[in-house]
Amino acid sequence: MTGTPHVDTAQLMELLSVSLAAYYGDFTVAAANENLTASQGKTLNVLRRGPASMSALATTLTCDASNMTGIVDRLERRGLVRREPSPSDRRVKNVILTDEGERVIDVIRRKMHNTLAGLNRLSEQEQNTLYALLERTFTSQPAAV
Amino acid sequence: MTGTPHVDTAQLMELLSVSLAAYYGDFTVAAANENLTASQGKTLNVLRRGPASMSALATTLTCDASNMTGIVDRLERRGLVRREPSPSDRRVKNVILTDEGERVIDVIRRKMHNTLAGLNRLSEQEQNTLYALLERTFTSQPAAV
DNA sequence: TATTGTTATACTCTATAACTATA
DNA sequence: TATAGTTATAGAGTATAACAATA
Repeated sequence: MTGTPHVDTAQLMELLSVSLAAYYGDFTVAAANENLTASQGKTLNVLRRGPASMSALATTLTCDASNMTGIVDRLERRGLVRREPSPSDRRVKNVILTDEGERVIDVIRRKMHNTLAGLNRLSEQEQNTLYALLERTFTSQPAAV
Repeated sequence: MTGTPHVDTAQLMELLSVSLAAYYGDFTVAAANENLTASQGKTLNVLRRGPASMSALATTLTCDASNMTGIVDRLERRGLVRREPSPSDRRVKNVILTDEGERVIDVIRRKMHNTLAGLNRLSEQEQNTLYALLERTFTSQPAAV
């Protein structure tokens, strides 16, 4: 490091773009190792937090509701999720992670954890700093830490 | 802010995931506004730096070479890029951004610049810090700043 | 022999529109 | 009327395998 580094927004954009590609690529590979597409992996990841209706899944994954039918169909065919009729609204189907689905997404998340080896090169204080900066950059409503 | 925040790697992973998803979503929308898919937008963005062969493009976009044929076909049909035979290797075709292609990718990049409004809330020093941390996290060979 | 780019094929993702069964 | 989920459809991305032209 020689003197004070100067970073303009364009450089930061470039690095964010590269970081995104690296992170997304790692996730895609981790999912592919379990014979899943990235969309299928994302769906399982969302369902880790609990059951969700088809339309809620579509909203979270920012895709049209009609897409979820096929994605959930394939996950269900592999026994990773199951559909269950909502007790309160007979139009709604809730999607639930099966034990096998839970096992598979845990494997993917464990790999992602390992893949982000760079995080281990950051001290705890640096991790706190990175978290705070990303939060201010990308989160409109700051969450409690 | 109450006391010292504590962030574990899992939380940091989550925030990185959300932040990069936001960035990727913004890029996809910006590209869609120009009637381009994300892959087409990424291709134009790569070509900003200069001509590239089909195989070099495939490597940079981490997809199979056979995919590039279709992507470049559609960009060429819209007059955003053109293929040119390499003077040194008759097997190679170099892909070059047209003036119109340059105009379109500039529009997209300008929108991304505006969209990253959160960056304006960071001081110059904070932007430098964010850059350095992302670089250490995602780049194996640190580039000079 | 190896590499570059293309074609053919099959699967997945994606949005739009139309449909049904509920609400 | 509006909403939840599905189906049909068409366009795009993706990997694999096979091919012609060139190195």
